[in-house]
Amino acid sequence: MLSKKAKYAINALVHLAKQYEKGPILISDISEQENIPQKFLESILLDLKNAGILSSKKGRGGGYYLIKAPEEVNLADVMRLFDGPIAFLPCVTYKYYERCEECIDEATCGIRQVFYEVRNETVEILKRSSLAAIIKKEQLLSDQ
Amino acid sequence: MLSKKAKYAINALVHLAKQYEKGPILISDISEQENIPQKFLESILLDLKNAGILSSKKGRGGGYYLIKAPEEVNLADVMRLFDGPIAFLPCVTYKYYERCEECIDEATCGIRQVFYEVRNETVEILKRSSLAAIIKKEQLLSDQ
DNA sequence: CGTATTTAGCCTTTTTCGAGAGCAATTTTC
DNA sequence: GAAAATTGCTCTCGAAAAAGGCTAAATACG
Repeated sequence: MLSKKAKYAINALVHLAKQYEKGPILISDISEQENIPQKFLESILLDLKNAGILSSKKGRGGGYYLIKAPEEVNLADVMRLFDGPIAFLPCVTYKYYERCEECIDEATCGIRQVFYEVRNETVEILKRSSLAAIIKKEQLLSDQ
Repeated sequence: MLSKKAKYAINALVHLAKQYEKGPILISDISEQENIPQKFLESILLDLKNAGILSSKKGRGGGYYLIKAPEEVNLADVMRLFDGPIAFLPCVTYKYYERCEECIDEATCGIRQVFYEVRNETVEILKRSSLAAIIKKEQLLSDQ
């Protein structure tokens, strides 16, 4: 399962993407409207800022805002930022590869093969799920 | 990522499946050959026994053995046993459904749609990955 | 300049995971 | 029936996740 951090991050990002280029949004607004504990949200937004996805402004009229285009932020990146690898096993991860300590022969490991396939399918779906794509899906759903 | 418990469980099950119907196997043998901490493995095997997948015999000549056919034990079931839901969000799980507390409208949630698709693909792959299927894959790999 | 607003950083608490120690219970064998 | 072999059970410990509290720093506005 996703960590709360990652889940909240995605919700906050979608929220900000809906108001892209409309100026800074208050943490407290996001917290209230998305039902995210405020203190927790603060550290999440800070992480997203340090990752170069958001920027912030202090003082009156301040808040957080998206600096990447909603088309360019996808769920795979956000999940990796907060929860690390997406794959189920370290030996099939893309950016965090590590041998399974207990593994005897990676080359002939049938378990690895299965999870390699799972990872590929998963990452493919997540990569094409940008903030823009998610917002589009929501519009389609509410137009029905 | 999989918990160590689930990963070790899968390795132990594949080990036992390779010796299906050849009598009880010692915990210590599995522990050594699969590089799994023995005490940890003990509790894992016990869980698998309580789940009706393994059975055990005490005393000399004792150990653990598979009571389900290797074709009938798949990775989705084992993962759910140890790590709970396979899906990334509680609102798209099959057997453990729960509303996301912070969610505003599940019916129009674009995030949910994405993770619903991921779950479906993932579970499909894991369901068809039985112990027998994994062993077959390993044989194909080592015959190359 | 000073005050209100808002983000930034640090410290504490509670729960769960990974691992191991030690002892108890059960079965076989002699 | 005693001893050896093996599984079964209960604690404990450290690290990480999920919060929440409190104070500092920066900025805007009158």
